[in-house]
Amino acid sequence: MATIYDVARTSGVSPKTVSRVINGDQAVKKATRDKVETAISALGYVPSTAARAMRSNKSGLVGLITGAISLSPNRTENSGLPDLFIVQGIQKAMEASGKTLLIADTGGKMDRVPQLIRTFEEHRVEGLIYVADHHRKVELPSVSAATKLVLANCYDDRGTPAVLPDDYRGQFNLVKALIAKGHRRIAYLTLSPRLEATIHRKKGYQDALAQAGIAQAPELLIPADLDIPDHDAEEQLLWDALDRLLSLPDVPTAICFGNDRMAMRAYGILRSRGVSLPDDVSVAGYDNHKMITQTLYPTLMSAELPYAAIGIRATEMLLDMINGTLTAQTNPMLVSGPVTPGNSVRDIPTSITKISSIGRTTK
Amino acid sequence: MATIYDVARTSGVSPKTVSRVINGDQAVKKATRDKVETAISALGYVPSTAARAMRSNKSGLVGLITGAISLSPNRTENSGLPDLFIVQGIQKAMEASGKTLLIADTGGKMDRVPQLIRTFEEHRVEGLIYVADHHRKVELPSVSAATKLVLANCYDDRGTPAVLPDDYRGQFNLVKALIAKGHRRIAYLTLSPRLEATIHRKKGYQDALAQAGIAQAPELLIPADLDIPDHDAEEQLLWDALDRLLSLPDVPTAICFGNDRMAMRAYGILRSRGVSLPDDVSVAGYDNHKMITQTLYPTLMSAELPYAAIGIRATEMLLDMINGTLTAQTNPMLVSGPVTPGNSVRDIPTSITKISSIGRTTK
DNA sequence: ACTCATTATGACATCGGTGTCATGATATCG
DNA sequence: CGATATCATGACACCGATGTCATAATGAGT
Repeated sequence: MATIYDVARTSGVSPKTVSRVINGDQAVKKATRDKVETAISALGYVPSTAARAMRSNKSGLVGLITGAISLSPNRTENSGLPDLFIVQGIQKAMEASGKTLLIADTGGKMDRVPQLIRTFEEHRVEGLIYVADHHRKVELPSVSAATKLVLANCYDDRGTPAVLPDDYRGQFNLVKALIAKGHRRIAYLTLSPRLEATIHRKKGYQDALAQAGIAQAPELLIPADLDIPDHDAEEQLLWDALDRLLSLPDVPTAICFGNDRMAMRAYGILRSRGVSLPDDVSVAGYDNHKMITQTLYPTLMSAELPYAAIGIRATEMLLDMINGTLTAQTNPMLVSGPVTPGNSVRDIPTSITKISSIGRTTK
Repeated sequence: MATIYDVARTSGVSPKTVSRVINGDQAVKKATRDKVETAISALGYVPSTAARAMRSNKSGLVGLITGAISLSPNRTENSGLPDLFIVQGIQKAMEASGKTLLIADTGGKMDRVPQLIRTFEEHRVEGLIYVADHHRKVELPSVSAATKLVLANCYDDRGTPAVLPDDYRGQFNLVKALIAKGHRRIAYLTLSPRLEATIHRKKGYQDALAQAGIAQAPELLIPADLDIPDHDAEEQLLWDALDRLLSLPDVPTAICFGNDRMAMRAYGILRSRGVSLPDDVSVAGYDNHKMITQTLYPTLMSAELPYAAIGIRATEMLLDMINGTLTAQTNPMLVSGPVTPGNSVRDIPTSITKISSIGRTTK
């Protein structure tokens, strides 16, 4: 592989002048520049990042640790939104920065992380993003203080900068949207109550009801999923929870589910019991996993879990930390997504809207 | 970040001795080694790959160009097996080699490839793997002769080493398996005839029939998919093709489809016409996209498209090229996968098996 | 104790760029 | 035309690790 010295020799100038040409530095006489550029393309010269990194003490590398590559498509069937979307957001945001992204995949084994971090340190990455597959707390081995670290979709108790989905606002806005459509008796079949997401979303659900002056109904709030994959148990839990709701004297008009996949399974169960969607009961999911929300009939109302945005924000934050341009902000940073509409929720005319509909055409 | 000089100073030895300790070189007195190791952990010293790469003229890096990261989950709904599986195979195989994998994503834009290759050359990658999303011919910008290149799931006309799925054998074995189950009238609804895969699989289908002494029936071989995504047109094509088969005076007992997704769509169409699977007609797919084959009822018989294996073979080939241990072999290398069983194909007792069943219990 | 063979360690140069400073070549102006 | 400012270029050192060679420390054998 040709070096800057080869180019210098071929074009009859000093290496430093070649360096000036490739970097567009200072003034170089046109004739000289041409000679050098000719030599560069003749030799197919490409500068070495290793040498540059040594001299400048800057690698231009950013590390990414994830399990999304090795686990993603396999798990699509039995989990939430693929964390690969976060990786996509990171890639996209990093592209513009000129840094090179070094991706390391854990293969799902957390104990491989120290090894991966070590490799990153050997490459002198300027920063590091750790991506978790769902909103949770993590405990990462410490990285050298010089290496900036940002957590995406997770956080720790050491105050490491983190970017998280705003589960509270997501569920809050979703329930608020249901209330706006006239629903007042709204059930919520949650994911495992041990999940961070569930804790925050539950609060969002409760606050949205409270804000609308709707009393809490404990019988409408049921955990109906596990945090470990067990197809049969999941199916039973969901069936049981739906059965309890449908057996109530006052059946809810709308049911929120922990995620889109749960809602999808519920479609099947509800239909097998002769419940018509959305006429008999309205349904909402969470995640806005388009493969589900847009494929189901009727299309599923949901709340966007903004994975791409989380990746982008995490990248921006990291780049700011690297450039020293980070403006003070609260940690963790919460990213919220919109409520995504769907035909799985029907409008319930309330007395007020009924009155107003006398004078106007209801849309 | 601490350097080898810092460690040397702290432990009172020369940098060269520190180098010996971290590399386990030659003999170093136990006492010295201990001093050095203490200093290393005290300082949190990690050797710099950049410096090593410069000195040794070996980067330890391998590049990977793909569109799988940015496009994968989005497209799962409307295409074949995700090429991310190839990336997974590559990652797994590369891990063991000690090389670091540099992943570059095209974002689906081929015109970004030269830029990515340039970045890889700046990093002095020792080799490069290009992964295509489906079996096809590609035209890559030339890389410097020193950089080894392997094509995965694609090939060119310059004799670049390539690893491809053995579409011929896959379809051949699948049809052979159908024949072994007693089918003799076997239809094949192919993907777009413009695809490489279709060309080879068609030949496999024809040869398997010929080998069993079954005459070709042109009316049973119908292209029924497009190579551009168009949901409505695809649906119409498939419906029409199935309609033609079912209207024949001699309806086929088994239908092979271009891939599992086509077969899945066919399940719906066939059932809507009152055709029972597999009693009225047997069905086979291609790809063994487990999310489909194992989820459908009845489970779908298929032929494995060995993406992970293609990734592994491509990696092995590249590493051999890098180490100079490549044994001569035909190019492209074809990787074949097994027929994967499913309940979508029924056994048809032939006269011969009928006779044999008199004396034995049929399994 | 003294040679000779190991063993243990260090000095130095090198890999490929680029910052610093110096110097040579042009241009500008009185 | 000569002095000075500006432009163009090069010499040299350095970033961090390590191969080469030299030298110092240790041990073995007589």
